[in-house]
Amino acid sequence: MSGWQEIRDDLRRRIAAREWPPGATIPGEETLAADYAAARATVNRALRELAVAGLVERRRKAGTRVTQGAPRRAVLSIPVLRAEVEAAGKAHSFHILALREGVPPEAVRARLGANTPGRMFAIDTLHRADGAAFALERRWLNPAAVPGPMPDLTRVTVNEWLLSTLPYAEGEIVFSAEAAGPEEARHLGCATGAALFCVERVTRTGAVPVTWVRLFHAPGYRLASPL
Amino acid sequence: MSGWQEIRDDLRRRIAAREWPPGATIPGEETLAADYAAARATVNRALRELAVAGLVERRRKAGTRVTQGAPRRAVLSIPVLRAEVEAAGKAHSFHILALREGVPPEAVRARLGANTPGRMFAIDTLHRADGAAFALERRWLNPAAVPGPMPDLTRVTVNEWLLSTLPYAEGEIVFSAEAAGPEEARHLGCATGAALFCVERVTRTGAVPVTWVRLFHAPGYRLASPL
DNA sequence: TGGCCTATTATGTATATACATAATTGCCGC
DNA sequence: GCGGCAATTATGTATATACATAATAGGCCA
Repeated sequence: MSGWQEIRDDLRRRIAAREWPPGATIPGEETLAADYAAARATVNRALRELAVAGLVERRRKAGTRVTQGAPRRAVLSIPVLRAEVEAAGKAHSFHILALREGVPPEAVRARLGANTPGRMFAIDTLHRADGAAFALERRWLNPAAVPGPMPDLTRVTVNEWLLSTLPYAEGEIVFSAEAAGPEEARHLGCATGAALFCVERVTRTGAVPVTWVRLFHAPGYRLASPL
Repeated sequence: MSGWQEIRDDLRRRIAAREWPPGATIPGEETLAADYAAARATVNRALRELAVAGLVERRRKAGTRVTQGAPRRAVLSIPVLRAEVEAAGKAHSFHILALREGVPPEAVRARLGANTPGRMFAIDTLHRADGAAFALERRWLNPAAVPGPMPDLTRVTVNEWLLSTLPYAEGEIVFSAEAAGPEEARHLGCATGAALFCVERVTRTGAVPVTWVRLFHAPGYRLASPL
């Protein structure tokens, strides 16, 4: 047993077997390396993976301990809309419903943080898959955060433009279920109050807010991920 | 510039700057290591991270190439219900609504795959946060997949029991928005048709299906994650 | 031309070593 | 006992080297 995957799996097994109960500190890398007759770097790799998976927590000097009420982590693929639609074998098209400048509502300002400018662009876009409404995108964009001129937004989605010009934005993503309002219902072709899967993203580059966007997916949408 | 994070960031920047357009093969590890005056292992680490983030795809001999329609990946924490409720400073309690043996519906059988047994346990549980309905859990469980006797289910949730006995099941997780049916509405104290955030999990150990579970969260629930 | 085999090559992993860094522990002076 | 400084220690990272593995590319032979 020497590969880091084997070591990782064995450590998983031993943790599961309560050899080290939740909260307990497991042996140090040197010790484990000796036990498994492997190099410390190999054990390190195994432990690092377990830490990423949320099974253990590691702190310098304090050592590695089994997580208590382990929140499991899953790596979710957040597809780019166009790619997602095309992956389903359908044709992606989109249509700008509205583009205006204005003052973002307080809820949006709060989510974007302190440096939110007074005026931003509001852009509403309807995305279609083979002509059928797929998702309604409602976005507020900070023009000061984007260098260069705005491209032809009838050809490139705002998201794709941002990804290509500011690819390292940090931020947060929030998933929720929302009842369709009159606008959502009209554009997505569903009843008012229908359950819509909603993805909200907030992005910043450093302290500069870039964009706040909410995607309402048409009823029936599912976001799946291996666990 | 020698740390793997700096190298990773610089590679990200160069990819974003279209130095290597999507689909293009980027230089090999040896070359990059020379460029950055770093060891190959360091560059390897940087590239590995970019691959995990979905920005590049790597194949032996073929090299590393920039992903085409890059679906972004985010690591989501899927909290254990009890931990999630307690993290919000509330008291978690739960109540078994029903526990019976029966034949799972075809939809569930299909999701669990070929080896689904004819009869499984159906367990419905209501989770509360400070007494308020928090989530309704509807589960089908394969008793043959779990070693040992069933514990006292009034003290331990099924999920926690499974996590402790079979902690390394594989599976899939699906997020969606669902309209509350009469049962969901009754237990969660919302109107029929209300938009509920729904998490469905299917787990297997190898080819043996373990459990199918669907969690309907009370209205207003949000699942957030750093991006 | 077409199919198979092999050489080449880029990534994947393992190892020993060294130094960096964070955090705890414990000592010291007060 | 308490505050703060310093020693200790476990993890984090970097490096050179070596070998493993997968997959392409090219050559050989029918």
